[in-house]
Amino acid sequence: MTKLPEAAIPERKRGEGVKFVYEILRDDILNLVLPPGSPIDEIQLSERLSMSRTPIREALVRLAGEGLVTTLPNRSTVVSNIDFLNLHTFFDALTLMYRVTTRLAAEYRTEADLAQIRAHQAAFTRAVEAQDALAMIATNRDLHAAIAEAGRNPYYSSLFSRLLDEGRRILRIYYSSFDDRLPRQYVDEHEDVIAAIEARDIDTADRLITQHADQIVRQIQRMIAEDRRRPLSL
Amino acid sequence: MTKLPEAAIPERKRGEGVKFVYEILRDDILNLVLPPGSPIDEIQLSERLSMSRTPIREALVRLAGEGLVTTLPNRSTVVSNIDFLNLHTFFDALTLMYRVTTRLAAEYRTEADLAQIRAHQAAFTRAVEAQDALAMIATNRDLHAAIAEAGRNPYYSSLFSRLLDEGRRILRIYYSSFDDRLPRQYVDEHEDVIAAIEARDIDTADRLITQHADQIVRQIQRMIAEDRRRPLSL
DNA sequence: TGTATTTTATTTGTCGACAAAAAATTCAGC
DNA sequence: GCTGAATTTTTTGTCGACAAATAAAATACA
Repeated sequence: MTKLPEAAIPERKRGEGVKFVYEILRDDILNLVLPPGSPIDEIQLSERLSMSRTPIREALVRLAGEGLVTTLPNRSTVVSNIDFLNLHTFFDALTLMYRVTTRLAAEYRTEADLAQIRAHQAAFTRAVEAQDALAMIATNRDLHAAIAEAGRNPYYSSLFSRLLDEGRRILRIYYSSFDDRLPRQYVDEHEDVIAAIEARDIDTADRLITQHADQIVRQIQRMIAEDRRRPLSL
Repeated sequence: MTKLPEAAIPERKRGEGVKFVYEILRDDILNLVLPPGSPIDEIQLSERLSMSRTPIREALVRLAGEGLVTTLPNRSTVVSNIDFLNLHTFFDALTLMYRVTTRLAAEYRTEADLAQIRAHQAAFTRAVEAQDALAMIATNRDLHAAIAEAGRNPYYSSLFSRLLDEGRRILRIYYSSFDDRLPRQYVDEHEDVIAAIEARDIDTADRLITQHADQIVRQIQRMIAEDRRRPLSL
């Protein structure tokens, strides 16, 4: 919040103001630079980014539509809370979308899709080797988003992206407790899934991604269970 | 577009401006009063609703987030096209969401949920008896949205609502070709599904709603096939 | 007459300002 | 010293205006 030294005010063209502030806020929210519950002050933002409140408000409307911020009428907008009490709905939807998008990817993937997917998997592998937890979270998200894109169903892709973003926030809370074993296992699991997608083997891809999804859900649940402070609804 | 006689300018409180214009535009889009491709003129709207462009733009950003309008940079916003070339992705997602939400409803429904669902089913029945195709489309949507609410998974509900809205636009195109047989059949199918939800019989509810969804998909496909002008991507 | 180029007009994206609400503060009364 | 009402301050929602960008019209030229 109080990082004035970043006086990097890149010359923005007309029409990119909303996108600019949208991406900054989105990144800050997903990386928990703005933790859940943080109030977002329009005036403060407009001063920091040296732009008027209008584009900032439009970016906030967009973020509200994606569920990342919550607008209280006539009161401040805040970063949306993570609903720990209803995490099972999140896990349920996440697992289903993992499966559906991967099945479709195995059915419809092109060579170009595979190249994209492999590039993201390579980035994920590098992040694991560098033990960079933040990069792991981000590249893992990008990999699965790329697989979803190969499935070519925008309805699924958009919901899945939203779920992956929410997962990014949740993982980010516990990223300190990553041990070294799990990420390397994920690399291998990814490789197997990608191989099945390449072979257009829908059922195998489904079976593997289901295991992968269950694995991730269990990991998050374990992280929450082991967490001393156990946030209730934050 | 050119309906000036509606000079009903209801006294709006501060903070309801965006909601007001959002709901008007949404209704007009879903009822095809604003057909796909229609340009949305901010100034014209601001004069018609006698408000400034700011709340109108925020409503447009919200609609763009839901995919109902498309904003061309530095050019006019238009009502989103219906992608007839990729309808299968729509049918796929629609069928899956029908199933998932109905299964969850059978699992988690409360008595209050059932009352809500029954009320919507009654409204749908009335619309069928009155042979009011527009009301059928709207009440059918509300019924399934209510079932989804009973499933208590906001991720599914929001995607399903979006799909039901898109279906409303598609059905609205062909509503003239409704024959009398299908709607009455839908009433009975709804009754059976509701009974299964009440009995908490997940598998039966799933089986019935799958049939119901397939039925609807086939009806839309038949309507499109029989349509002489066969819109390509409109 | 048809095409390319300049000029005009329309429309969007952004700005600064103002008034209504809410929150924070001050003050009065006990 | 504490509670509650009145006042001030802050923040939001909306407005009208202006400049960049685009579309439309007018003009020049072949």
